[in-house]
Amino acid sequence: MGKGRAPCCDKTQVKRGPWSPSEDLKLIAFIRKYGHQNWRSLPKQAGLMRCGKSCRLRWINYLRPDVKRGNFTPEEEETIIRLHKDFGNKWSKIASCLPGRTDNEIKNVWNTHLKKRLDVKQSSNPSVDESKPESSTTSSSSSSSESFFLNERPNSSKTTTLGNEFNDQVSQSIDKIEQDLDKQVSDELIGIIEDPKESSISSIATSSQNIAYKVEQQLASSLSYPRSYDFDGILEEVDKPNHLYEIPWKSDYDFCKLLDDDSIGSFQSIENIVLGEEIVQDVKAKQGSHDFENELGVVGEIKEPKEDHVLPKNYDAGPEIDHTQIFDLDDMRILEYELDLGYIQLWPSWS
DNA sequence: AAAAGCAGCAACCGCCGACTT
DNA sequence: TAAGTCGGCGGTTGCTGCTTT
Repeated sequence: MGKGRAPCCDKTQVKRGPWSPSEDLKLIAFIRKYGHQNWRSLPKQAGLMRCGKSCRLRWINYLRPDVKRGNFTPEEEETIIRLHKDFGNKWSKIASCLPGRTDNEIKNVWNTHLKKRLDVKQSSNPSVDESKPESSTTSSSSSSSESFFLNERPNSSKTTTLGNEFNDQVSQSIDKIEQDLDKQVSDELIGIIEDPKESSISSIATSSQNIAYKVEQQLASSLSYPRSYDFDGILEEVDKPNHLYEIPWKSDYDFCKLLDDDSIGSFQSIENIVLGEEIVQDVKAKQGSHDFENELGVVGEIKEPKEDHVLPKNYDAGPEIDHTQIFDLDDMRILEYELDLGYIQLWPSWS
């Protein structure tokens, strides 16, 4: 087989299959705070046992706030059919003409609905206008794990049952995870710096998971779901200690390099070191442009996408960054944001 | 009520091109 | 210029829930 391309990750070391609410929370919390400069290293830094590609896919297709969920309108279907005539299976190109829709979603709709519909029409009446869609019955709603964020507020009773209290609690839970992770990571790092031989990065991951577990237990106990939500089961699935990512101390070059760096003596935030330069770059970029806030809809008004412009698949990294500056995390902290979770949709196990 | 078949869709896989070293 | 890395893309798979028998 020759050299070939190295796999993007060790398949035996990563979790696969549907994403759990716990993982979604971690990914959202991490990206909300640090952005996603490097997908490959993101899961490790976020404490997720997932392939970077998997994280990217999950974020782009389901978790990012500008993803539009729900049924395709007849107009959207008509657009897809028309564009497919022009572009063929260039799903990303088609998606760029449908704000909020992802290539994966469009691909699925085409394969499951539109293609068949056109086949039927063509076989029954070859002269019929192909571009005229039938009444929209297609749905992009998930059958397994639901989107965490929805642009359209569903008016289903199960959502309104929980109301603002639910939203507040979920938002608070995410904040709590972030705060606890910050504190725990800082404590661990101080321990590592003081006595490197006795610690390892993996211990941080362990601690992070323990914290996330506790926080989610709080979430589970504090929320009054219509029916009990099996947090234990989900966490057991996600946070199996036996499957912890074991990161060899010497293998994390960036981390060691940072520790060796002179800046260690004057660092202003432990998080700088843990997360590495790439994260700092991203955060500063986001800070400078406010794109991140807009992207996540946490500060101010959300910019409406232009008619012919879809939010980019690859987010703008923002302006040039002066890497020589010492990063101060406090500068970028989102002040008193209020994540509007009114459009939150429940996972099936919650409903 | 149970089994089989089907439909929908989330997620994975592997290739490709751009970029970096 | 070659080799390596990474993000992005499109094809495909397999799980889940619904419908039919």
